[in-house]
Amino acid sequence: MKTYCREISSRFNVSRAIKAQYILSKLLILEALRDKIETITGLDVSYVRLDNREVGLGVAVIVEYPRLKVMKCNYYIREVCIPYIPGLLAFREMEILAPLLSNLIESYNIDLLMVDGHGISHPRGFGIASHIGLAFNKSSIGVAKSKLVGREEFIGGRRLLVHDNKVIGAIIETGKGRIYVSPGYKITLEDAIEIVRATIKPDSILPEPLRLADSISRTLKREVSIEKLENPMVRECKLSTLV
DNA sequence: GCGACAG
DNA sequence: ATCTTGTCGC
Repeated sequence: MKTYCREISSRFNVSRAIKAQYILSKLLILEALRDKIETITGLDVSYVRLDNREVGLGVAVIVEYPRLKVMKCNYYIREVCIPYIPGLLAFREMEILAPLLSNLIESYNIDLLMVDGHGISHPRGFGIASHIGLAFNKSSIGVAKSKLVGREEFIGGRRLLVHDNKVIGAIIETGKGRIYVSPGYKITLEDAIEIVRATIKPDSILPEPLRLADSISRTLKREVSIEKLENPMVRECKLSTLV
């Protein structure tokens, strides 16, 4: 399958993708969580070059909440066809994350998704966390390591991200640095902040579900081969000394 | 025209 | 995100 990307990349249209985000953002629901959260699923994608192809390695880690114990870990390897364009990250990473999540939802109860990237703190209010949450009808939180849009304001002793006269996210600072938290779908900023805070271990900068997904995806890059690339399928992480 | 710009 | 040398700090 050397020509896998030819049709996909030629069909991708930037202006149409942007229009889609405007339309889809109107479908977002940002309400308080209805049920108690028992698991959080962290999603992250890392990349590696192989055979002159750009390969994405996505990891989904289901973590018990609030115990933060790993319940399940799956990964998926696939060539990525869409380039990274600021504001359109979701179209690139969904090539990897959609198959991964579809498979996981079949056998596990997914209460909440934690995604590496922004939720509504996005130029069109529709970052990757919102995109995935809406697509799979799951509550989701966006956690980014750097800012995409908005200005920082100090309100009530908290660092908030404001854009178009609206609070779109918050900045959480730890001893090691800062992260940008924003609601993705079916959650409020307040709940998102509370959950992210509750999942950051003392010396970490990232909440556990994402720290694990990030670490595991980096480690698993060593396992990427032509064999696995030519046979895309959801695989189980062998979490021995992986974390 | 210039700066900003998730991963 | 990844590439990539030296350098700073614990």
